[in-house]
Amino acid sequence: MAEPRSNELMEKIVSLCKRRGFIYQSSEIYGGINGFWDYGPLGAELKRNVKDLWWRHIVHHRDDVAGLEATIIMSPRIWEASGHVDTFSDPMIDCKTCKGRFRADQANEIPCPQKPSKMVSECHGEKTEPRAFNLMFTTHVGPVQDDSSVAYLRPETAQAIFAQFKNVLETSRQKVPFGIAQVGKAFRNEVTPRNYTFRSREFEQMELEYFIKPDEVVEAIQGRVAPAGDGHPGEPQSDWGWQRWHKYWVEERIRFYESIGLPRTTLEEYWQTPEELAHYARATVDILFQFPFGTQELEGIAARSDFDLSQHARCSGKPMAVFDEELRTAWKDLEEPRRQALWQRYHDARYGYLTRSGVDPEAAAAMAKDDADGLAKGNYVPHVIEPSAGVDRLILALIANAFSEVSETDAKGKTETRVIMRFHPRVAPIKVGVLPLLRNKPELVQKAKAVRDLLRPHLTVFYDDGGSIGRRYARQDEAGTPFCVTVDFETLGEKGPELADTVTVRERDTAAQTRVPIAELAAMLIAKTR
RNA sequence: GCGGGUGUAGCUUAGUGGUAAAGCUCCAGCCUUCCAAGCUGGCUACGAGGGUUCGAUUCCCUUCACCCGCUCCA
Repeated sequence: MAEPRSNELMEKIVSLCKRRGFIYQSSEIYGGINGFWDYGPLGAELKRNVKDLWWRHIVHHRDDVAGLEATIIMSPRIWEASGHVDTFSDPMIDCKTCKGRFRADQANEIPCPQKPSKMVSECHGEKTEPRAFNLMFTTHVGPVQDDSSVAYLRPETAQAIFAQFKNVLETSRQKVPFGIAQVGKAFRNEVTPRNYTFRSREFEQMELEYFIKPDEVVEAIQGRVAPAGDGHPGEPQSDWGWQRWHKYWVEERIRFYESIGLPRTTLEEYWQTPEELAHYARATVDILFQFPFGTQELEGIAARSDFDLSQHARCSGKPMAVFDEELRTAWKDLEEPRRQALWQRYHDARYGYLTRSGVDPEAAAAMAKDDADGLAKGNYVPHVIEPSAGVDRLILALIANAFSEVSETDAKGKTETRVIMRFHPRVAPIKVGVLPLLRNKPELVQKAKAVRDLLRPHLTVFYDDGGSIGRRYARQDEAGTPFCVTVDFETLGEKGPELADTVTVRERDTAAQTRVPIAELAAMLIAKTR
């Protein structure tokens, strides 16, 4: 009966989320639906804040990133090009004897768990037929539901960015290096949704595709490529190669998480080993958070080379190369040996990609030569760094991190445990609770409502006059509201003119109270919650 | 999809083959009430479907959801 501690903590979090209106089970009145969750009033505010902060941080506060909002359903050919139609459909077999589940294509390589001397394919366990398992949700476009009308709900937002790369490039007046950002829903028909909202079938992503020059191009223009270096590399420089850009985005993303209240000590950086990397990835760093159920991924930052743009160029027949005047000029001035060396490196990379993609070697050699010859004309296919974050996972991380319990024993010796959600003020669903000390005194109520109206244009406020003042503070603590403003009799001038039109500002984390003139309230609270 | 566990108000729990109990929360009211005070009143539940039975929340079957393992990577 005794559950692990982490499980108890998760149960408390789940219970609080429902009780206070952060997260509900989807379709609950019909018994729920596995892998789908709804955000209640507080959860919706929290999520908006997080997405807004990400957008401001990634798009508005920079000159080099443009936004995009693409459709969820796109041409199914996008998912053929991206590889999702093939790689998202692993045939699986189950063994009824040992209860194991295996990928059918690996049955010859995986030892049987019960009889390791034999492979799964040759052991005596009773196995099911291989079942195709595509993680993409399918639907049909148009009234006819046949093979020709099949479409998919996007399993990631990234592909739309690649598909619209040329349009954004032409209309945003950006030049490489630059990024395209998108926030939106994605859908995966997961085998096993698990860990509350952590692995959901419908979820939201915040993705940036940051396009950079291939190292050969950087070297041709700058004469060198800066090494990856340690720590945050600072302001972007034109001699950065992919490794430094990758490092830069890892550090930027960690800074972002710290800025919204996830302490560095709760985060881990995991550099995938060469064996773990996808074949097109040069490096991938996972940013992990210590969830109560284990340390799990919040975001992956992948250096994906020019794989995605190349795939779409190949599958759509539309060129994805960009023109760069600087490259054309610089190429002319290169010493011949270096020009030859860069040509060769670029050629070999292209040839490698093409042959891995199934292009026959002869054709690949010709195409790679064309591509490398393009350098002299200033043409190249950009590489990309992809910081890809899960919104819902981040919400869960923020909730888990904010959750804290405080036990207090009152004068009568009664001990009770209260929950305080210690959200960073920037993400807190409600910034300020406005409370009249007493509900049954019209003067207090009227004054408190005036304060509410004063703050409302600037901050998310919540007016509450129900129950005792202590109860209302406690309610706001559970909602994670960082500040409460209380209007009392001093505010009305009953204790002398010097306290008239001042209110009590009470801090969530310390319960400390400060007397503040109403005239200074908005500026002070805006400063503290920004 | 396979195996194990769980399912009673918003939350946490009690209970029975014969009309379901409590605490907290929530709502309304009283009270110059600053950290879930007190008093009065109120709403709300046996996850869903089927079967056995005179009668099922309780017994049986199915299903759904959640938790723990096998898979996954936002």
